[in-house]
Amino acid sequence: MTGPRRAADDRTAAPPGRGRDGAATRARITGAALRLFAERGVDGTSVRDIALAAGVAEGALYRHFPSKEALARSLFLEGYAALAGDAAAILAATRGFEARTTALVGLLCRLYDESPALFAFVLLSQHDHLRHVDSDADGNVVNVVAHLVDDAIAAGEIPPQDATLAAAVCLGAALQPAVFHLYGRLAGRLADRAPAIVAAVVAAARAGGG
Amino acid sequence: MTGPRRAADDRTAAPPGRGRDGAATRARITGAALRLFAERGVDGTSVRDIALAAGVAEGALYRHFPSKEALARSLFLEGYAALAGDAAAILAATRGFEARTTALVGLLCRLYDESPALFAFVLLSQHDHLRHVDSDADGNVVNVVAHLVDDAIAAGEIPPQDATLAAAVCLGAALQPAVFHLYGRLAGRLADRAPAIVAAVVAAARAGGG
DNA sequence: TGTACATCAGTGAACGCGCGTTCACTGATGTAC
DNA sequence: TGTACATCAGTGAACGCGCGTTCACTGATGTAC
Repeated sequence: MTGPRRAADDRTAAPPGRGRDGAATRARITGAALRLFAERGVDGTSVRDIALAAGVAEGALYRHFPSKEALARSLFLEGYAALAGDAAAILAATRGFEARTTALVGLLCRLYDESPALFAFVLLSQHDHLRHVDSDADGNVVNVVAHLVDDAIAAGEIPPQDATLAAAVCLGAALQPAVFHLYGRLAGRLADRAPAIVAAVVAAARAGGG
Repeated sequence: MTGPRRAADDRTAAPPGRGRDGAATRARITGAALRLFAERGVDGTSVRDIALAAGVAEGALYRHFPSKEALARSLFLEGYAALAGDAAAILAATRGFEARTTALVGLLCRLYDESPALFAFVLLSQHDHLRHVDSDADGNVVNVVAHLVDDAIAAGEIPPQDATLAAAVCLGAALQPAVFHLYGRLAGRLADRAPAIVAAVVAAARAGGG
């Protein structure tokens, strides 16, 4: 989860000894690509579109990424790994189902408010890229939520129930408001909705399937 | 919502007076397309792929649909309109938040169990096609759920709360188990999970954001 | 400091592949008589 | 029933467009001395 971020930071932090520093161009490319990918999807966005929006020539993209797909995967992992890493860190640092849920939902809302485009892109392209994410580790967001529910059941904070189903319900309840916001059905900062979302998620888990 | 279904049925029910009956070929094309679209997405599926999987020549597709995109839109509307129409019918025929939620979640699970491929395709491609659906009418699933929550608040069955946010939470809680099933995280018939999902949705709505 | 050189980010025309679509054709089926 | 014809579902080679990618080149910047 630190891999992609470190690679990106290397480019930013360590300008090469020769030639021009490409960090600014790289940032223009990733910024334009992220916005276009979120709006139209990866397949609906051409390299020409990205270059035009970033104000660079088409070839410039290939100085920073081996291919368009690699650019998309890099953007996805940047967003997904940030979310998964922070979520796993919350589980490690926090105890108690309600406190953990509050922290996790708060994280989700904050990431969304910070960059709706990145959130939208990760949300919409997860189906394409998720096969490249280790599906067993805590680097997978679903496993973090399943872990959260498992612990809560073991601690007797919520009734015994199918942990995977409960994880699905909780994750869906937490994510769908972001989707509604993307579609303009909800306005304002999502973080302001966090307490209401937390209450709903906690109540759903406490219902325990019966 | 009856439009696309009627059009499809016309082809099936009324063989033309001349030439061969194309209903079987049309069914092979839509069946193959649906499976491939659900697996790889519309952009990830070529007309050659569809023709090969359906066992027909590429040109045959254009006897039944004006373009690949029209085929995709037709499949989407077939699934989406069926869901939206049935959901609106449930609201019209049922009273009470819990009874309605039970019927709606049951419908969702049944449609999923009947054709996971159609469900997956509609779920994954809603972002592309939803702009072609009337966003104000009951033909939109989101509006049906918002309607459900509005009525429940007005009847005092659930606490006063932001109806749109509650609709998002309920919809997410009901849909995400299907996503988990598509990814192999949940097994067996989704309909068997319906009671647990209903309990979670009702509890979330009763929490009422506080 | 000034000059020659090396590096490499960025350019943009060009390439070739795969795609959606077309169209002249085939042949199976129904109609007319 | 048998024959000539009309219709049209289905064929598959061909077309041309747009795409991702390449590559010879430019010129800005840093290094060597």
